[in-house]
Amino acid sequence: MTTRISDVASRAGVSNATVSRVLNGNYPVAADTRERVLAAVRDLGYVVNAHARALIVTSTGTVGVIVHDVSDPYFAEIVRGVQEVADANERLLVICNSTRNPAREISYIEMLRSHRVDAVILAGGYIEDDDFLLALDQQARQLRVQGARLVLCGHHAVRADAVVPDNAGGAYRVTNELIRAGHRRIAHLVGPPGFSTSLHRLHGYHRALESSGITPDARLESPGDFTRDGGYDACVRLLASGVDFTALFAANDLMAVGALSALREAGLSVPGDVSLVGFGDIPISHDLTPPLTTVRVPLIEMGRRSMELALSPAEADRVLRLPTEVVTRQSIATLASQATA
Amino acid sequence: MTTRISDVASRAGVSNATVSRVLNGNYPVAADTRERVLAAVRDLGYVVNAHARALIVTSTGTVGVIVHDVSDPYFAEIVRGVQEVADANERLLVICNSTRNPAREISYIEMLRSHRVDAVILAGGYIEDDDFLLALDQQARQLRVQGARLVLCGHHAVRADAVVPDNAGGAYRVTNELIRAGHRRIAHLVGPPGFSTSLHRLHGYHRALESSGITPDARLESPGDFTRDGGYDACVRLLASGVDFTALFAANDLMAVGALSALREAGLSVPGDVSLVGFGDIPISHDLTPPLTTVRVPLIEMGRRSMELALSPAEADRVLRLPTEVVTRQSIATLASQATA
DNA sequence: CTGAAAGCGCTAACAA
DNA sequence: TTGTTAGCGCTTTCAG
Repeated sequence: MTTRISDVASRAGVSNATVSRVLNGNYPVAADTRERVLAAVRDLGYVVNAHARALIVTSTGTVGVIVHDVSDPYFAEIVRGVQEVADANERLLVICNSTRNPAREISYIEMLRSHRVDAVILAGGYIEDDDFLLALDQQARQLRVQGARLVLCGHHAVRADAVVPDNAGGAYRVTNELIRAGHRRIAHLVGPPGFSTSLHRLHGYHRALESSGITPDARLESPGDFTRDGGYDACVRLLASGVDFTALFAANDLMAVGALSALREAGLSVPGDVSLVGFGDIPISHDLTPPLTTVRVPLIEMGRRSMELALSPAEADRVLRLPTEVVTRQSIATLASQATA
Repeated sequence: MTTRISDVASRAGVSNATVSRVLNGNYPVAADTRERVLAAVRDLGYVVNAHARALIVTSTGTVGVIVHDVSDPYFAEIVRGVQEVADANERLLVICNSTRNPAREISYIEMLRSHRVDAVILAGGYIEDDDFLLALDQQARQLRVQGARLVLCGHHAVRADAVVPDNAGGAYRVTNELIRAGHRRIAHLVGPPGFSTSLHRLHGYHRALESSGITPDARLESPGDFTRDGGYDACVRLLASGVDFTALFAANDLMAVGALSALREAGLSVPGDVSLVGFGDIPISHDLTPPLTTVRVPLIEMGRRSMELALSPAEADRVLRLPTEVVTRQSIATLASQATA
């Protein structure tokens, strides 16, 4: 059915080996022979069977990246960085969506192992679950046995190369920003339970509160799921609970978007009545009204670095810690000005 | 280096064939034999070599989707729909970013052919370039020869299955919406030149204008590139040109976001001074201030349908035309109210 | 129910 | 410079 190398060979009047040599360009071939082969390839529209090739050659030139959700701008940006470097190095990228399902994450790694990818990049925070961590560790080991690299982009639950943003530090600083503006009743839209990202940001928030002598109040913490609608719901629940707060820190920008909408619907203005901050600095955050003060995570950079680690020869497990920084825009007001608002 | 089927076989004390049969579950195997094999597989962390398998089996279970840019919400949504159906059918999805580069689009198809994917989904409008169209047609033919399906998601430049949104109709209706609100000086942020999507939307805009007796004015048309910053720039240029307009139709939502920002910076309020509409209805459009009136394109649905076509047995080339509809939000004001604003 | 053996399409020695 | 040949790891007849 499909054109094989032998079809090309016979049309060009040469052996399979010669065709292979022309195509791979790693052996000398006479100029006119090369021309005939190339012509036959063109005429036939031949492309090698990557599978037959992969059976012999060590590298498949394919890298897999597993993200929670490509349509989440946070991951879309990371993927863009990964793609950039993959393209520059002529690697094929396989993108998998785990939808934050640990089991699916593991089975994707198996699938990718089965396809003999050169590396797997696992993006997103890890799940604090022993079974998952054990399974992940086993996969990591197997990947190593196969000679493939594993890069953790966003966490490092197991021994492997990793690129991690400073989640706790960013949360600490942005919360402090709110405190400096005079806020003491600062609510937090927490990320999905069990995720390292949620936990680290929550810790940073707690630490900032405590270092200013404010006791964290569980009633101010409303759990979301990192989606826009999850943020909306979490904010609605917070509002309905009746607790008082003058500022709100959403564990990611998408939830901040949802919160903004919920706040508005409740007749509260931002930052007139409530100050709002997010985390991530996804592209839309500065196009919101008001532009969102948030914590910049170097998403594209994280993607690039991850791919670079994935392509670099295996070394000892390296972890690259990337700094985060508060991006001040217009969604914070000082408590004094809010009070008069 | 890697664990092979023979390693499993010898550990379980059976032949390769038996291991294969257990793993594929398509032949009867004694219960206790199966158990021993499965145990060996677990102990060894074995996964089949997908390449060796692909050499024999006809289907690889892999589908490739080529988009212009995954980090563009328009494509991210399409991909989400594609993923959904792929997952439900246990297909591995390979996502490629063409960055709107025709040559890269072709070379991605070749790469995917080489990997013997079961289908290729090409998303996004096509480029009106004869060389490209010819090359694409050849690839389509080769794909067919290989027994793979080609699905065009968003255009149908060559003979193949296609899922196409009604771009011209949507542009026509949303422009009419503006006309109905009393606008006659309606500017248009055009998409990148040579793209069918840009052209079709431009045509719809022209048609609406003409059917109301308004002569299209080239000075009101500013070309962009479908990105947020491109929309910003195009709007800045329009403003700088000094032409008068009371409404602005951006060929996609991302450009509308950029335009909104440019308009604000110029001291113009939306819709107080200028009415603004977009195209696509990407998730953020209703979180903008004001919420954007736009044309809803059933993105996720398009993705789903494309994958369904990709998985369905080859039939005659089918084209699914999906309707688009105007989603009225708050970015349009009647000319009368704008005038008083 | 299980094993032996052929062969998928290609590349890489090894010869010539 | 080119051809011949032996596998790569797996599935699938064909025997038993």
